[in-house]
Amino acid sequence: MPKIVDHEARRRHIADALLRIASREGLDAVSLREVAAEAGVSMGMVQHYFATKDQMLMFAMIQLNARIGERVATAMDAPSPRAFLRAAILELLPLDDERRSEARIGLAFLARSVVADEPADLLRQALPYVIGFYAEQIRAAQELGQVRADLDAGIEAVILYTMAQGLVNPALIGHLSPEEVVATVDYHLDRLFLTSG
Amino acid sequence: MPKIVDHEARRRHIADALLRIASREGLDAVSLREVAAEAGVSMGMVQHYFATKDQMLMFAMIQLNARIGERVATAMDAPSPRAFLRAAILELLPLDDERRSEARIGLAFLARSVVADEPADLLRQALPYVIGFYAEQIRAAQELGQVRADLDAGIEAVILYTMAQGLVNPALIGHLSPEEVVATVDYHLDRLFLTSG
DNA sequence: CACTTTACGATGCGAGTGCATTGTAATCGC
DNA sequence: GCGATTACAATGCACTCGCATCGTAAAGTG
Repeated sequence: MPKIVDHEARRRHIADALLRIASREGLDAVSLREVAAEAGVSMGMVQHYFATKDQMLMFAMIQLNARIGERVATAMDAPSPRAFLRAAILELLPLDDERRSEARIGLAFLARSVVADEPADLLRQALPYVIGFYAEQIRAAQELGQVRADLDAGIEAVILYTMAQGLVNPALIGHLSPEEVVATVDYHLDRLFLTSG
Repeated sequence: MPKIVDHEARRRHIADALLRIASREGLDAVSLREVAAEAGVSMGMVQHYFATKDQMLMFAMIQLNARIGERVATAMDAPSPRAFLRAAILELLPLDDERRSEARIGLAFLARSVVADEPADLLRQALPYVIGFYAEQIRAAQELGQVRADLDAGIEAVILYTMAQGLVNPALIGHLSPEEVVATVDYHLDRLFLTSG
């Protein structure tokens, strides 16, 4: 079996091209030919590595998810639950070009998950994970006396997540500036956390 | 000029068909032929009333917006700012089949607004209006002593809106039940309003 | 050196797309 | 009633799409 090439590396290369197109022109503009052109390869090669377009899409989305997940994981050594939550949320918001790009794709994927099963499954799997992390941090803060004990950590985590998701579009279309987005997040955290000190 | 037909009624009829398709299969599945078939008319007729597909899409979105706006307006005679806000927000969330349908389309439109100019313009125009309404209600509640005076009504309004938008997808893919969605909204309103009583 | 498997590149196909064009009833002002 | 305009219906066109097929060069294994 000839295996001169790195299979996974090729797949990532193609998926990267796909993500670039999706970011620029939306998920609708993603076609086998466009992806091949963007990746600088032939269309036959794209087909060689992905049996169907949907598989290619899902692979790219999982890769994007992983990329964001890694960045959030980097923020996990934050000095306090509040700092971690702040960092984790801001990581998802379109505050610079890279995150703008990711947020565009994420939003398109979110919309797609409403009519297609596979993206919906992926989201249904990822959501408890993300929101659960938030809830854990809030509970940790409660034990540290930094969040009122009578608040519901689970629901606060949901609100945190939904607020972040809801901020994406207004930020992307320019209704909220990056500064306003950050200010909104900080305002909300101020209301959630006790201003100790 | 022969005018045996009601021009606007025909346009609404076609737009309704478009919205049904968009709700069932997503915005991508909307084509001139599909819309014509769904509306029970010829493709030539669709073209007669809409010069381009984009115009048809925008018309349908504006119509959807107006439909939701009317329902929210009905809720405006609520007895208190809190009751109004609650009603206005729940009106946007996918709690029954009709609103599920609307939320699906709205989400697709939201994603489209990130890569297309016209939808983005529409949203940029509508957002200050909606959020402004929320802010007004919160300020009214502050004057009534139902919301702490030191809270920022403008930011609270943004958070209210973003939370609602962020709830749409988790609700649509079934990660949150309608009951959990309502509970989350009520929880947030509980935190925003003073439990005077 | 065969023989198989991998890794493509090239091409083609049927379906579907938005839109333009054409034809034709019907209905108005005159 | 006659020309002009409206309201469609039907068809065609150029294009794009995902995917299948075919051919082939390279690299391993025996």
